Amino acid sequence: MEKRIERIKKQLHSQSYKLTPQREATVRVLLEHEEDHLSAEDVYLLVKEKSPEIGLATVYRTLELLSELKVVDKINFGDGVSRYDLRQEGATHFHHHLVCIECGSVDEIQEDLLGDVEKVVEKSWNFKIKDHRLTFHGICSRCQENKPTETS
Amino acid sequence: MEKRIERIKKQLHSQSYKLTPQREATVRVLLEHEEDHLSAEDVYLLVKEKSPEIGLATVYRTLELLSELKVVDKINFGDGVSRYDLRQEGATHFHHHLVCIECGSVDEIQEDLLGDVEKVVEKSWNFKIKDHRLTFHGICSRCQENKPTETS
DNA sequence: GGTCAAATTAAAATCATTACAATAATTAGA
DNA sequence: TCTAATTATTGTAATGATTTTAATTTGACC
Repeated sequence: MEKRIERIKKQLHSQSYKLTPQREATVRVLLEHEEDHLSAEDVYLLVKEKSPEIGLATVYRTLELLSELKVVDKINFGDGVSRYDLRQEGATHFHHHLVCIECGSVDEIQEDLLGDVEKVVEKSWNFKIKDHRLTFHGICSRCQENKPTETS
Repeated sequence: MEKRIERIKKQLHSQSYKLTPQREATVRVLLEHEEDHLSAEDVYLLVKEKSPEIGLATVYRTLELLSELKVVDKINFGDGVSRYDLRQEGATHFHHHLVCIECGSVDEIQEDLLGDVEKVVEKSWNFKIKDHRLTFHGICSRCQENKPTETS
């Protein structure tokens, strides 16, 4: 964990930003909740537990900054809020998501899956792909088990 | 066009909703701007030209309703607004988008592209896919032409 | 024509996010 | 070290999108 913070610090410095205490606290929360998909408000509340003096605006700005540096990805699942997701170190592409329409859970797919599709798109549409967002909506394995019969 | 309205009307009736004049005006605007990706506000302004007495809240409710009936798809490209996109009639899957990070244009891909990927996901993650969202961010062909040299 | 539920309206409320202005911390040079 | 200049932070106000409310209208059905 410290190693990753150290690397993020370097990344900030390389763009002449500083890892201030507030920013560090925010990054720590993200690292501790790597599995989740926190909204800005979620992050704010968690950071506040350790650093009660932080302001919501600072969290927003920090997340925005981390987003620009590609440390986190900003995603939107269609509920009204933006969520922030730590990027795997060294990941070249943004991972995908499985959103369950029953229970609302969000799982991640780290595998690429889109390599071939991207080649087709770049060639057929002459479109230079920089990033992508792929989300599947459906029923997760857990909900399928809980509801074997659909008859009302 | 009248045919499609007629079919949408039937679809509404089958769920015991009515195609009120306001709803019809809204659907007409969507049909006339099938290529675009209008926000609720955009739709509102366009409907207002023909039916000046309509309210913004009604447009929101109508779009929400059409979204539930799968007549339109609600999408979100990361700017602060939801956009509404008419579904191709008979389309089984949601089409994909190419968002240009230079000029902001949005092009559509009607081709499926994800058939194989979905099979893999359903099998490997035991996830029952109902819908998907796939958006590529990058440089569209038009912007690539306008900016052949990147050196500042 | 009367009744009832659904739909619409305008206005107000809500929610996420951003802008602002004042304050505090940090840095670079004298 | 001291001072000016820069950068970051804070709380709050403002903004903008969307939703709710409460009152009114519409339209199908008897």
